[in-house]
Amino acid sequence: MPKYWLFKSEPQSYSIDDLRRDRTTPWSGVRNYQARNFMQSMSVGDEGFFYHSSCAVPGIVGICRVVRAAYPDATAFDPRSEYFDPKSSSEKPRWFNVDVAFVRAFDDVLPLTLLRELPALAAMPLLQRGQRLSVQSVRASEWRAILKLVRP
DNA sequence: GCCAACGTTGGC
DNA sequence: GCCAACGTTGGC
Repeated sequence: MPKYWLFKSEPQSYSIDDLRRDRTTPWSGVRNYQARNFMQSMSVGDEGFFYHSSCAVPGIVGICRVVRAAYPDATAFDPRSEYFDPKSSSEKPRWFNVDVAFVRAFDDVLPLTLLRELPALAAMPLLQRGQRLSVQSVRASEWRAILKLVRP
């Protein structure tokens, strides 16, 4: 059974169009233990929503797929990276990332305001007050409910 | 730009 | 191990 996820990104930093261009990308730079743990529990073939945050219309903009299971996040080892973490070493890595591939971009963003209106999504962490986790899990029922909103 | 909510840090 | 201070997130 594939699992479902949600990946947040600020489009000014990395957007769904960037992923379409790159085809795949390491989901690196995550420095939160819960988000890391989610990535470590992902399997190749899992799918995720791509969410744009901190922008004019925050919302779900497309779908990506996990194409490589979690492995040590190289940006943590690089002193020149903004994600450098001196406490992470290649001998004992602290941070991990998966690789994701572009699947599709929706014609229109599914705005957060719309998602809030759907009772089927009421339990989503994304919609909870103060929630800021950048990688979240999505229930199969929520996945289906959201896909119903998308033009085929 | 504001600010509530949250996670992390570090002194004790 | 507690908890205040701090920095960050992210919608509005």
